[in-house]
Amino acid sequence: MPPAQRHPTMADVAERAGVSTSTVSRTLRGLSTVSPEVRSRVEQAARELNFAVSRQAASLVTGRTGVMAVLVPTLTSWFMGSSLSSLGPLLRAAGMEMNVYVVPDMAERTAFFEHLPARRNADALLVFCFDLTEEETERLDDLGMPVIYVSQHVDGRPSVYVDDMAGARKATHHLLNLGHRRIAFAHTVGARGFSFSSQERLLGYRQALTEAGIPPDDDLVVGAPPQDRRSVMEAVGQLLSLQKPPTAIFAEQDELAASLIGVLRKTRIEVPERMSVLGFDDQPLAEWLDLSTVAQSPSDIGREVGELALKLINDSDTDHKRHIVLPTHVIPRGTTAPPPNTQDEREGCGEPTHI
Amino acid sequence: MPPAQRHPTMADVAERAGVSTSTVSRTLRGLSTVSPEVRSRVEQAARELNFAVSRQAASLVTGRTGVMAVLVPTLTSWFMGSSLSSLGPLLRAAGMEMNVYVVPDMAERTAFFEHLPARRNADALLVFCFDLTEEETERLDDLGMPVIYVSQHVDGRPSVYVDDMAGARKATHHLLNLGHRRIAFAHTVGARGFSFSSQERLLGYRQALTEAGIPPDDDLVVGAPPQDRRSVMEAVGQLLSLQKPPTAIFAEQDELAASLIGVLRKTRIEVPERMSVLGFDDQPLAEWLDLSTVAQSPSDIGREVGELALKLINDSDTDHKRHIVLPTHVIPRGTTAPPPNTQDEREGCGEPTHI
DNA sequence: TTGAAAGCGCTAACAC
DNA sequence: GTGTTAGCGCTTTCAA
Repeated sequence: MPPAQRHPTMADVAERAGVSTSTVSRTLRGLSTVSPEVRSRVEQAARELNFAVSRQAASLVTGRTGVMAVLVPTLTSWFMGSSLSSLGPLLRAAGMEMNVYVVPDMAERTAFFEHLPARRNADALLVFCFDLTEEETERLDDLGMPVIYVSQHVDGRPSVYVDDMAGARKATHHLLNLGHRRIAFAHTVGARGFSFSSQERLLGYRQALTEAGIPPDDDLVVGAPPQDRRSVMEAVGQLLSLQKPPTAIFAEQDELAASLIGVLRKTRIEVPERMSVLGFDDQPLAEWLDLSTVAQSPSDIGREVGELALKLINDSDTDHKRHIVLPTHVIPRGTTAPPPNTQDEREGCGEPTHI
Repeated sequence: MPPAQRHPTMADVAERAGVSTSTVSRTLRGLSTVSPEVRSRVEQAARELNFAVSRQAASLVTGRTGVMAVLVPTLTSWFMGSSLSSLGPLLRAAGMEMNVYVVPDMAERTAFFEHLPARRNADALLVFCFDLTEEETERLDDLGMPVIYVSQHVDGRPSVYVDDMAGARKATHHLLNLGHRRIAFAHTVGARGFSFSSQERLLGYRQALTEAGIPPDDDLVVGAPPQDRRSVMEAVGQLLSLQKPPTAIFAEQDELAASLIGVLRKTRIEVPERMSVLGFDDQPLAEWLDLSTVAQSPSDIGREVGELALKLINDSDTDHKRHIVLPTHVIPRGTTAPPPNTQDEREGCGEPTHI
């Protein structure tokens, strides 16, 4: 290997500036115990040599890596993408790198928890959208660094999440206020790592119904993977073939709502005239489709979790059990409307459905 | 700070196993010059102490960081998410960490190129979807590590990208074959970091038209940010108010196609009966919407770029100027069909449009 | 305000 | 096969 020109070291800078490496170190870290004159000499030498401090060497001494480890189930979701897109620059501004561990399946997950590659190689770990077992959580406890959980409430550990339950309640109330009484809940199947939110949203839906004096009906709860058209069709078929079919569907995710709308319209069931559809997330998709939805802000989550993590790294006496819960709000758009025939609800005599 | 229990070091493991640190090092790196008996003793000691090698210390000696730096404009796109979701596990399998630099705007970009934080802190750099200036590219050249460009052809440097031009050509031919003669091209405005692909797709579109003996008409080329409904409506209005409006729109991205379809249907222009729409990407979105599109595989890109990078790190005599070009293919779905009135193309007397 | 010296935890020669 | 030794490039006492 034609030895790629060695990076200059502090010694090189020191020599060039006519000072010791200690002084170079002090200068570059902005310590004020350096005379202005020496400082500028050192800075110039560093610039001329295109010098950059080796984090490796520095962290060997300081015990700090300057790295934030981030554990995610996938990067192919609006939520993850948005969160990390706001987290990244925030960390950068704090002089930290962002080390992403993508753990898409059980095999990777097992390997991750076995080796804990982040150990000793990060100052804190952010766990996004995983539903960890008690055992896994405990394993992370003695990682020797702060661990913050995102989109997941873990007792006794710091976490950041949106108030999914309240959001789902508000969503359901929105539909109730429009006059709907038969409201279905559609949950996502197969989305990795979001089951905590999913459960909370179902709870919020149930709670809103109960508050309105409507007993939750399990027949109205269906599930499907949004990307699988056939499953979505089946779910829709299941709902429409009920004796008392719903007049509205609350989907726990915008993607699923989009998929439902696609299937409904294909089946000649107008949205929102004959069926209201409400999503959750407020992804860009929601605006394209004019989809009513519950907005949450993953970029706020990214910011909050980043700030909390930096605090925990810097002063270990920050409240370790802090939970940050972020709000949601309903955005009514074009896919929710009052139900048809609000006055005369007859049993089981809707028009034949074409599914 | 209540000194968080120190991580055990190799010395601790060595002591516990009754060997030297060199032996521990050799064992843990899987070098075969260790007797099976000693090996198991060391492994057990390491396990008991919950020991993990410090990359920092190791890399100080080896000169290798075990880190892959990845520069991206954003993480909130299907393309980036999918690419990195396949790249991540691949790197993990090779024992490398993935260090992501999110550089969303000019300020961050300037800062990145000024400090080059990846310098000395990674073994290779993957530059995703940026349209770098010559100056920036040169700055990366003397970063002292392999730099691979993704979704961007840079002369003389290794890169991986899909054949956007060929894809756009095929797409346009698909529409031509259906009988369309007035085909619009809609490009995305404001998407950070994809202008290389964008230009290539426009070229492919033009080329296909030319090949079919149809002179490209600049009036048929419009642009809009997919998430801005108003701009998309304007773009549609512009096309529909032409003397000879198009019968098909080729959108350079699925999101934009989705947005166009939303606007068209709202305007009571049936898709595909009165207007065909073709996208590019084949995101999950495309299937939900039954959108005809040109498929590319970002996860293949992630894999290819990962493998190339690992090769370049390991043997510097791998062809440094290698370009990997990946294929695309048209997926006809429900949003493309033959144009209306194929037989009698009259000028400027379509039905009044309701925009 | 600056420099000298002692490591941080590991790997790589080299000797045994 | 295994241990000894000498650093890798920094930061951090401690003296000056």
